[in-house]
Amino acid sequence: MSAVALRAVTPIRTIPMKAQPIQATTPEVTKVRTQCSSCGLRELCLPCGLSGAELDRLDELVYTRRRVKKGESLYQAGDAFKSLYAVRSGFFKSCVLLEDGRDQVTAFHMPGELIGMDGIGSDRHNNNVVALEDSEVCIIVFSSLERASMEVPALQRQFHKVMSRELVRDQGVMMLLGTMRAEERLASFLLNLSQRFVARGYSQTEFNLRMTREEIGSYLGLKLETVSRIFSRFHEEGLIAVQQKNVRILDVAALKRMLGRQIDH
Amino acid sequence: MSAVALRAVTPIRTIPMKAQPIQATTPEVTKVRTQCSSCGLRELCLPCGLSGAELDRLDELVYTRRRVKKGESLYQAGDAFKSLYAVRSGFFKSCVLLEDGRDQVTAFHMPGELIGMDGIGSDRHNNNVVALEDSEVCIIVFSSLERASMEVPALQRQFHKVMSRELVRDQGVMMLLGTMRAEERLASFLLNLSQRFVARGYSQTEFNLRMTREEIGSYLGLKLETVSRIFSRFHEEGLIAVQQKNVRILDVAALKRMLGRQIDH
DNA sequence: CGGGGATTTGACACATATCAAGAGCGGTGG
DNA sequence: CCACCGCTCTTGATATGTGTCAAATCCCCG
Repeated sequence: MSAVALRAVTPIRTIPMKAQPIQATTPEVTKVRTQCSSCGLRELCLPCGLSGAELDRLDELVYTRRRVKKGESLYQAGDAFKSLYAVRSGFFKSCVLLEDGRDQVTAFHMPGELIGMDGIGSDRHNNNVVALEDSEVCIIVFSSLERASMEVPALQRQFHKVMSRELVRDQGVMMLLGTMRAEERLASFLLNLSQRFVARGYSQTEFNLRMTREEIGSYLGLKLETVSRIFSRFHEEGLIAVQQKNVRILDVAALKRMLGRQIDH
Repeated sequence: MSAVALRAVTPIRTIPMKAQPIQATTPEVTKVRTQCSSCGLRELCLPCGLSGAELDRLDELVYTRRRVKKGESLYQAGDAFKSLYAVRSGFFKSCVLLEDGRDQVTAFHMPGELIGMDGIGSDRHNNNVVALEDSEVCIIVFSSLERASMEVPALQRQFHKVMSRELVRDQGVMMLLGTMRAEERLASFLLNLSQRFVARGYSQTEFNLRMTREEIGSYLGLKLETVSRIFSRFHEEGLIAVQQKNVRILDVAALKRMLGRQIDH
C-alpha cells in the first residue's frame, strides 16, 4: 500500500513518444494514480457494485495505464499473460488466427470492458487484441487482483460475474453464427452496438463504426461484400441511414423484429 | 465446517425413485461423501493441481450428487443459479433457445467438465443443459466455492483457469462457425471428441456418439442432412468408419490436414 | 415383432461467396 | 491548397455450398 502511495505521490509519466519502435516489450505505460472510485466508467467496469472501502482496495490495484495507438496490438497470441486490461478510452478488436492464415474477429471492446481473460487458463494469451483507434487501458496485474479478491468478497464476485457474462455473450455469438441469416446477424450487431453505446451515455441511434466492413464481416461470419450489400438494403428499406462509417438507426423496432420471428417464410 | 462434517457422518440418501414427477424443483439428490481426493476424474476436474490440505478443503465442499436421466434437464434457462455441476458420469448438451423457437447446441459436456458458469453473471441460468444419457453430477454450491477459494489460493486459481479455458473454447467454436466449411467443421468436431476421450482413458480412435445428427448439426451450424452426407463422404474416402452412432477414426492425419491448410483451391 | 424416430440419399432451391470493376474518401506530399 | 494514391466501400454478374423437401431404409425400444 505504501508502494502504491509512493507511486501516487511521484507519478512517472513516460513521454508520449513514438521513439522506441523496436522495444515492443516496453510499451508506453503511464504510472499515475488512476481512481476507479472517481472514474466515469465505474458502473460498467470492474468496480460496478463496489462501495467505500472495497473501492479503495481496488484503487490500490489499478495504478498504471497504457496507451495503444490505432492499429497497434495490446497483446498477441503467445504473449505471456500477466495482466487484465480495462478499456479506458478507445476501441479494440480481438482476433483469433488459424494456422492457414484465416483469422476471425471474436469481439469488439468498448470503454469499461475487460480484456485479457483468455490468458488465465494457459498463462499465455490466446488471441490478438488490436486498437481500432487511439486508445487507453488500465492495467490490472492479475496476481494482485486474485490477492485482493481474497480479501474483498464483493470484488471476487464482481470479477466472476464479468467472466460469466463473457461466457453468455459468447453463446450469443455462437447462436448468431450458427443459426442466423446475414440480415439477422447485421441487425443483431447494430442493436448490440446501439445498446452498448447507450450504456455509455452516447446516442442510441447514431454512432460511428470504428471497424471496417471486412472486420464486421469477420465477426459475423460473412464476407465484406455481403455486409456492404445488407447495409445498402437496410438503407433502401429505411431502417438505417449509412454513410461510410456513420450509422443512424431509423427504425429500431423493425430491426428488433428481424430477430424475434423470421423463419416463417 | 462442523455442519459439513455432520453431513459426512450422517449421510442422507434419498431413495432413487421416480416418485414425484411433479416436483421438478426437488430433483433426485444423493447426499454421500464424495471424495474429490480419490475421484478418478480429479486431474480433469476442479481439483486439478490441488494437493493435500487444499484437496481436503474441496472435499468439504462437494458432498452431494445428482442423477439426471437421459433426456432430463439438469437446469433450464431462467432457473435460479445456485450451484455449479461437475459431470461425474454420462454426457450432457447445453442449448440456447431463441424466442422464435430456434435453438442451438452450444456445448457437449463429458465427465470431469464443469457446467453452470453461465449463471454467475445474472444469478439465473441462461441456457438449458440436458443429459444425453443417464448421468450423474457433483453439486458445488457456488457461494461455498467462493468462500473456499478465498482461503485456498490454488483453488481460486484453478477455478479461474477453468472459466478462462471455457472462454478460449468458445472462441474456437466461433472460429469454426465463422470461417470453416462443413467438412472442416465435422473434422474439427471428431478430432475434438477424440482428444477428450483420450484424456479420459478411452480409445482415441473409436467411440460412440451420444448425440443425434441433428444435435451435431446444431452445434456445428449445419443441417442434419449435411452432417449425414459428410459422414458418408468421410466414410467413402476411408477417413472414418461410421455405423450409426459408432465412429472409428481410420486416418487421424487426414482429418487434421483438413484443418491446417484448405482454402488453396 | 411392430412402430416410430433417426438416418441416409436424391433432386432442386437459394443464400451467400467469389470475381470483377468502378466510385468514394482520407491522408500525404508537393 | 490541391492533386494524387491507396484503401475502403459499393455494386453487378456468376458460382457454389449448404439448405430444403421428399422418400426410403434402418434400427432401437417397447
